[in-house]
Amino acid sequence: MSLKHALLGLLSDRRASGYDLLKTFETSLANVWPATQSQIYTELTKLAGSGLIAVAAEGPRGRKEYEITDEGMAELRHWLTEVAPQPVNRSDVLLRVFFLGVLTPEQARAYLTDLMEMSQSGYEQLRRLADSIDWDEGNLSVYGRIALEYGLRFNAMRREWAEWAAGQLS
Amino acid sequence: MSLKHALLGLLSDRRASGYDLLKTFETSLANVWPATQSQIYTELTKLAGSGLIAVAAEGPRGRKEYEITDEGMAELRHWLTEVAPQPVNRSDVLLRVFFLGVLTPEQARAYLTDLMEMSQSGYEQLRRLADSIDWDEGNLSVYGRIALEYGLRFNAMRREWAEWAAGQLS
DNA sequence: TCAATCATGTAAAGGGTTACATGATTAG
DNA sequence: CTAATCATGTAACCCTTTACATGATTGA
Repeated sequence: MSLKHALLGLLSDRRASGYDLLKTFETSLANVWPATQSQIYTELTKLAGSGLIAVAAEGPRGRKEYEITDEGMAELRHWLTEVAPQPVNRSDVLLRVFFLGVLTPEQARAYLTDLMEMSQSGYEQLRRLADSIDWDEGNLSVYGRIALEYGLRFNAMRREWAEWAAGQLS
Repeated sequence: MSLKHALLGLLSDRRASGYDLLKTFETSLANVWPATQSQIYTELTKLAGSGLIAVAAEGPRGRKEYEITDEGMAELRHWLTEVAPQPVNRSDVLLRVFFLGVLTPEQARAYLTDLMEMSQSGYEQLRRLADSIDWDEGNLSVYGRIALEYGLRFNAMRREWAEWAAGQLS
C-alpha cells in the first residue's frame, strides 16, 4: 500500500506529472521504494479517481500535472501518524546467508566478500551524492539528509558485518 | 522468486512437510523472508511439479514429507553462486522519513523515538533468542549465528541513527 | 530532418496477503 | 469426548514486473 503514500508524499511537496514523479523515483527514492513507470501511471489514475489528488494543469504532449487535495493530505498524515510501519523487510541478501552451508567454504567466503565490496561502493556512492546536493533549509532537505545518513550508516554496518562474518569461516 | 529458494534451502538441510516448513518460516525466517501458509503449500506443489523436490514419505492426516532432488540442489547452488542478490530492499520505515516534514516537529520526533524503541526491543528480542539456542557445530548453526549477528548489528545501528536523527530536529 | 526526450497508457504474468474450507489425530 | 494441534488445499484480490504500444515536442 505504500506506493500510494509515496506519491502523496511527493505531491505534498510540489505539483508534478507522472513523468516528473517517475524521475524522482529513479533518483531519490530508488533505494527506498522503487517503482516502475507502469505502476506510477496506474496508481496516479486510481488516486485521482478516489479524490486524493487532482489534475491541476495540462501541458504539451498530454502532460497532466497533479496536485494533492485536502483529502489526500489528510490521508498522508493519517498514514504517517496512525498506521504502524511494517517492521519486517524481506532481504534477499540475508536469506542466502542461511544457506551458505551448501556451498564450499571458499564459495561462502566469496559471497561475503562480494557483500563487503557492494556495501563499500554503496557507501561511496551515497557519500558522493551527499556532496553533490546543495542542502537548502527546506523540510525535504532536512529529512532527505536524515534518510541519506541512514543509508551511509547501513552500508557501513553491513560492510563491517560481512568482514566479521568472513572472518568467522575459519 | 526467493520463496522458491528459501524452501529449497530449508529442504537441503532436512526433509520436511509443508506444516514443518511453515513453522520454520514463523520462527527463524520470520524476520528475513516471511511467508504465509497459503503461499508455502502452493509453492511446494509447484516445486514438486517441476521436479526440484519430491514427496519422500506420507504420514497421518495427509502429511507429505518432501525432500530436495539433485536437480533442486543444483538450482539452489546456482541461485547462491550465479544469481546476483537484488541490492535494493523496500523500506516502509525509511520511506516515511522523507515525508516527516508534513507533520509538526513534535509528531516527527515522536516517529523517530518510536523507531528507537522498536529497534531497542528488536535488539533485545534477538539477544534473548541467541541465548536460548544451543549452537551446535552444524553448518546451519554457523550461518544462523552469522545471520543473527546481522540482526543485532542492524537494530543497534538503527537505534543510534534514530537517536541522532531526533537530535537533528532542533 | 532525425534522434533524443517527454509523456502516457494497457495487458499479461508472477508473487504475496487474506479469507474460506475441510478434516484427521492426539492428549487430557 | 472435546479442545488443541496437525495438516492440506483453493479462491479472490492486490501489488509488482515486464513488455508492448503510441505519439508529441525539442534541440542539433
